[in-house]
Amino acid sequence: MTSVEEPARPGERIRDAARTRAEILDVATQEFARAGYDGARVDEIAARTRTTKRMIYYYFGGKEQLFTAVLERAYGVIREAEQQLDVDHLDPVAAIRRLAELTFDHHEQHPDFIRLVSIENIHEAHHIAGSEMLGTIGSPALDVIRRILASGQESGLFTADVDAVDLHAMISSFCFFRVANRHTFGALFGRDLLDGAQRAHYRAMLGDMVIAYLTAERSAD
Amino acid sequence: MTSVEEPARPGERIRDAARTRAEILDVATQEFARAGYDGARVDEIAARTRTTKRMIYYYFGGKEQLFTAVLERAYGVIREAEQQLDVDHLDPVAAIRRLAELTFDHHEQHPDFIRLVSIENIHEAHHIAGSEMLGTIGSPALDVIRRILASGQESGLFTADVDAVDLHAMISSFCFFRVANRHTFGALFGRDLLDGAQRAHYRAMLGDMVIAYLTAERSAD
DNA sequence: CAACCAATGTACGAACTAGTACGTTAGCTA
DNA sequence: TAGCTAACGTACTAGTTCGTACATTGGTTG
Repeated sequence: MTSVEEPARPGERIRDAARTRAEILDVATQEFARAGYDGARVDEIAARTRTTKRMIYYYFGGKEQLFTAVLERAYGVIREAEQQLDVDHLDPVAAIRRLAELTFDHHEQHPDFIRLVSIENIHEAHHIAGSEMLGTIGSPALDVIRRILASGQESGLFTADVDAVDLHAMISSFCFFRVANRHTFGALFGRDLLDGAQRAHYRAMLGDMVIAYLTAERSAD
Repeated sequence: MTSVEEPARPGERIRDAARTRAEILDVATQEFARAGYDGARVDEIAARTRTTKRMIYYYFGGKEQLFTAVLERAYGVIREAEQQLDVDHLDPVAAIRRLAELTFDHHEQHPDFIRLVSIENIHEAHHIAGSEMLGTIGSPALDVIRRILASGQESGLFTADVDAVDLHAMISSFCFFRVANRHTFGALFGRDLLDGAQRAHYRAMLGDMVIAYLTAERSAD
């Protein structure tokens, strides 16, 4: 999520709209993820860029629109990552497990994104609802799941009555919870869900869970 | 979570420390859950009680301690509900399913609690860490899971290599995600996870998932 | 019933914070 | 190279927000 970090070579061009804008977005992402929407300080964001608060209003209009822009970029990153998914050469069971693992990895690698999603939910997805881009972004992962699911159900391997959206929710639940609730869970149960030594364990647990659910023997219904 | 609502019978005693304190807690719970820690307004909380802001500082000391008190009470409610759990008369499979369903119901019935947990995680469980009560609250549900798990594993019904804390995380993940991420999920995928018509479907899905995971046939390892 | 203190209310202040009015400059273009 | 505009900086303000100093009263107890 860090897209800008040129060491400010002196003497070089001082004006660079694209870079200024991107730098504001980078810092704003950190600040909003750190403190929530209301906890984030516009002055603090400005102070941590090479430009001034004036530029935030110049480029984004206000705090609210800045947060929306942060969300849009964060979801854009996810979308790009999902477009890299390539599991079509695997059999359905292996493909689902691989997809689950990649989802697991991606959540772990983007805690700031998880925090932004939590924050946006506190605000009842108000900013997403007001964003043209986010309303119609779609989800490449969903298409992948749809294909695997169709293939697995057709062959009789998958017995579960789920569609792609539900399965996506199931996989995301586990990955999201592990990152989002790390702190309260750790404080209450004395177990760090992000402990590196347990990583493989939880990763396998997720895969086992999803496969077991999809392939379980079911009584006629 | 509404523990106070006497219709303020005029002429009756005006001073009631316990009621004033409880009323502040009720309103504060709503306000913090509504807007997050920084979004919540002390003046707003005061305005919605029958007392004044002065009393918030008199009883709780400050906004930070008020939020901690709100969390302590919210977790206390959960703890009490968990103590009502009674599934010991069921066989392990039925017991786990029942436990999952009760967890599902409880999450659905307490969205404010879910929001508070999300908010507390944004603040990295800072308030829980600073609370004597919350550090040592324990979890009755965990004991129940431990018993069921031991019984199921002993009889060979359960093949999965999990302990109670992990299983609790698995069950909670699904329940928590459904409530916490309702808004972004709905906005992005056009599906309301709390839609009443889908409730039974998701409730069964959770039970199926957990049972399938616990009882799946496993290759030797 | 006097005295005392817990409980409550009023009014205010100091600090913060989003946002803006106004002025300046870099660098492109005619 | 003159001029124009996008890009940028400074300084300020209006409104908010947590917190408190000070005054008051109800009820309980010796």
